[in-house]
Amino acid sequence: MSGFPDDLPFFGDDEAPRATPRAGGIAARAMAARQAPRYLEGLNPEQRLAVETTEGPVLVLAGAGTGKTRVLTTRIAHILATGKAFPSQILAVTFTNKAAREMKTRVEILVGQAVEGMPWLGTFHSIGVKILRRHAELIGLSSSFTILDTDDQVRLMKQLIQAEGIDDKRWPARQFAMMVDGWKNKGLAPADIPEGDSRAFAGGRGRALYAAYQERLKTLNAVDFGDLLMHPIRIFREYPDVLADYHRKFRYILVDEYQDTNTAQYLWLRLLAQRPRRSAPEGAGAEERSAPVNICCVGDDDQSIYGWRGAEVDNILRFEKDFPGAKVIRLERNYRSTAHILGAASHLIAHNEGRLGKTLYTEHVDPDDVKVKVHAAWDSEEEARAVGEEIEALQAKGHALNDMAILVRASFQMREFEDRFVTLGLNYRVIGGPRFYERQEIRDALAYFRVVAQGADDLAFERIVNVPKRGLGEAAVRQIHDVARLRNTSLLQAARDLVGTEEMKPKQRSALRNLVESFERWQGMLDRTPHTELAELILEESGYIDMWKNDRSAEAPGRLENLKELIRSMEEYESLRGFLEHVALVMDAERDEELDAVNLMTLHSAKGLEFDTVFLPGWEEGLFPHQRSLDEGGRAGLEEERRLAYVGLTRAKKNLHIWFASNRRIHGLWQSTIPSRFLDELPEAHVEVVEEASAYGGYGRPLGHRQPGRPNPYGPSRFDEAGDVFSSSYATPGWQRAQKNRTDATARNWGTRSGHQVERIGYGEPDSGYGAGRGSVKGRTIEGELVAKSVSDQPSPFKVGERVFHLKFGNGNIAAIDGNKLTINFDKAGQKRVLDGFVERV
DNA sequence: CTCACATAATTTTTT
DNA sequence: ATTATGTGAG
Repeated sequence: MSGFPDDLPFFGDDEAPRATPRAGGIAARAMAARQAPRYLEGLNPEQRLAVETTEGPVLVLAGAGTGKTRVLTTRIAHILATGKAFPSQILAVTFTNKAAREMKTRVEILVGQAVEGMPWLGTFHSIGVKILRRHAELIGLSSSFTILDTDDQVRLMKQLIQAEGIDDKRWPARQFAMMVDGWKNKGLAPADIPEGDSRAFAGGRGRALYAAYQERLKTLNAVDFGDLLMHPIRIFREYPDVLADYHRKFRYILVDEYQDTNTAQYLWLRLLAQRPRRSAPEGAGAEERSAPVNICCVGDDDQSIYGWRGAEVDNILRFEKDFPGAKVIRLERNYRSTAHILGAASHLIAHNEGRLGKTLYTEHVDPDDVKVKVHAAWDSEEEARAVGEEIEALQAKGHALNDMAILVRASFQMREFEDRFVTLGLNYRVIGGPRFYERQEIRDALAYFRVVAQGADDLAFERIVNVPKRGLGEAAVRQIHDVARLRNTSLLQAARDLVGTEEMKPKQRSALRNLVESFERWQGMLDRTPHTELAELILEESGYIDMWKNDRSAEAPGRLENLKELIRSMEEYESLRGFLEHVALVMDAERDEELDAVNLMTLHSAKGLEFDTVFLPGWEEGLFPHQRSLDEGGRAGLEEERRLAYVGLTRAKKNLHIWFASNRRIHGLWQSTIPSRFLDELPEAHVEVVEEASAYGGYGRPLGHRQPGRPNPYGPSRFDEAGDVFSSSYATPGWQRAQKNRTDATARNWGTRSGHQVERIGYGEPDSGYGAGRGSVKGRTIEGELVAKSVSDQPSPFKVGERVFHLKFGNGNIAAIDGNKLTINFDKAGQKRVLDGFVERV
């Protein structure tokens, strides 16, 4: 429940006054063309209807691959071309910058240069910033407010929690940040927090802390991401004249991915979409509104996969209730996938109950189309190997690696594939993960810039006072803090004051003076030095560059490279301030299309993408659907997982391979697994179960060893048979072989091989080993297998099945041997992996 | 202040 | 198992 009463009616019969675009504009030109405009050509009837139904509320239910973006962009083009509105009178919101950029580009192509400014096309957040900058004073901010990211947010909260004398170990700031995010997603201000929610943190102090946090943000002249929605909502509510301005302004509202909107976004949209009834009696409450709403929401309830971060599928399911008289247009003709893939996806998603219901179809049927293939692997390592082989086979047949993707449920699954690809020397790229600007070195550099551009940015100042190390530790920072609080100034100002006194130890005082003077110098240069030059200078003079140059760790060169990249990217902006404005909201890496590489990403980050061949590994109970979704979300959680599966399936254009492994290591422990229930939800007619006959595959495996203690709780499965081939006790030769092969592969990765390229898109952990920088390409050499031998060929003094005693875990039976590591089923402690040195024969 | 050790957590991600 | 984070001693 999103908590909105259904008593805010929307009437679609009240026409808004309409401006007439000036002669000579796009409209005039379009009219001159007289014929059905070219941009409408090639649309199917439903798409065309969605484009041309410009008046009143419209919900476009666009199934996967049905041309959603095309409809959206053509609709904008149509509104412009027919002169219904100027570019600046259209509000078009998306969730990601990427989507916004794509939309902008495509509209420009459709309409020609004339779109110069679609100033109100952007993400919820970027539009929120724009609105907030205009009216910041109304809620006690100055329009130069800074935008805090999650990291700043958590640090700030931690300070507050500690200041309140709350044990921040028992009540971690991270957890509180998540709660506050959740509240803001729901559009709740501190005063709206229900008692129960408040009690959920620090023994009932949740609400008070939230209020304190908001207060603190205000004094810092800062906002967090959630505020970018919350503040405009508050302004709209409290200042009807401001809201009326926007009502007059926005003639058409378009929303992309409507199924992903959370309650706050819904509220925000609703405020903008509802207009005061012209005949409304004087003194009618704010609730007494009605409207002609030219709002068009595009989405797909079956692709709602962000419930866990506050998205309300309900928003899309309730659209017709929210907007009476709304036209609902279904786009069901799919232009992407084969009939088999669509059949599989449709059949699967039909198992969900809470959906509006669509049936995808295609008119393109090719006799060469292949069925969806389901494969079983012994363990996750074999799964990775087999997928690798398939990819190499496809590559040999002339398929581009760029057209293939592996979509995993959880990011830890990526590791095994990466290992495998490195071994094979196969190019791959990882999409998703931490962003470029979330990296330590980038954030440090930005903190310097922020202090220079805005001396009052205390959080930024605090971040870098002692980076690089200047001998200004906790005690010194506390001192600066105290002075700042006492005189009610910024930390930088307090530091400046403190330097003039005797209060600090000489060593620290001179270090601080040096820093303060540097900042003054840089600030003085701000307006008369090109910003990229200044940026470089700051990083040089502060000693920040040297800090990394002197760092001999493996990631240091990558970090320096990233800093260079940062400076380079600043060139696109006019000034330091302009750059900082954008950097908080926009900064994602573009994927390098030049490099032919396999795409590796989570199912979530795959939404909106498509590939000829898609591999979906890890279809096992507990992983997919994920246990935690099941535990926390119940049936709704399961349905969201199913939608995630649907998203995965519908990414494929031609070939789709689904895998499950009978054994997988979870938290360092090997566990046998059960095939995902989703496999049983696929239709026989479109699916083919592949009997593996690969080198390490089915041959020679003992048959029919069902795990006695683990019956399939979801009833008999058609894949039980296939699973049986592989499921057996750990004492089998197959298990040991798998173990051995696993260590071999790991050992091989110690080397590197040149000529193998890895691209990481927005995936920054510089210490993750492969490729340090953003989109950086780093070679690896694989020197040889000899390393491998020495590890796994060491004979163990133990044998599988032997009974042993362990000091901590007690008695148990050896289940498997892997070099000097033993997997033992302990009578009391369950299955553990231990070194053979720690056990003795009973 | 820094280094070494211990401890806890470990789905998904945008802005 | 792995990793990040935090604490305690030097």
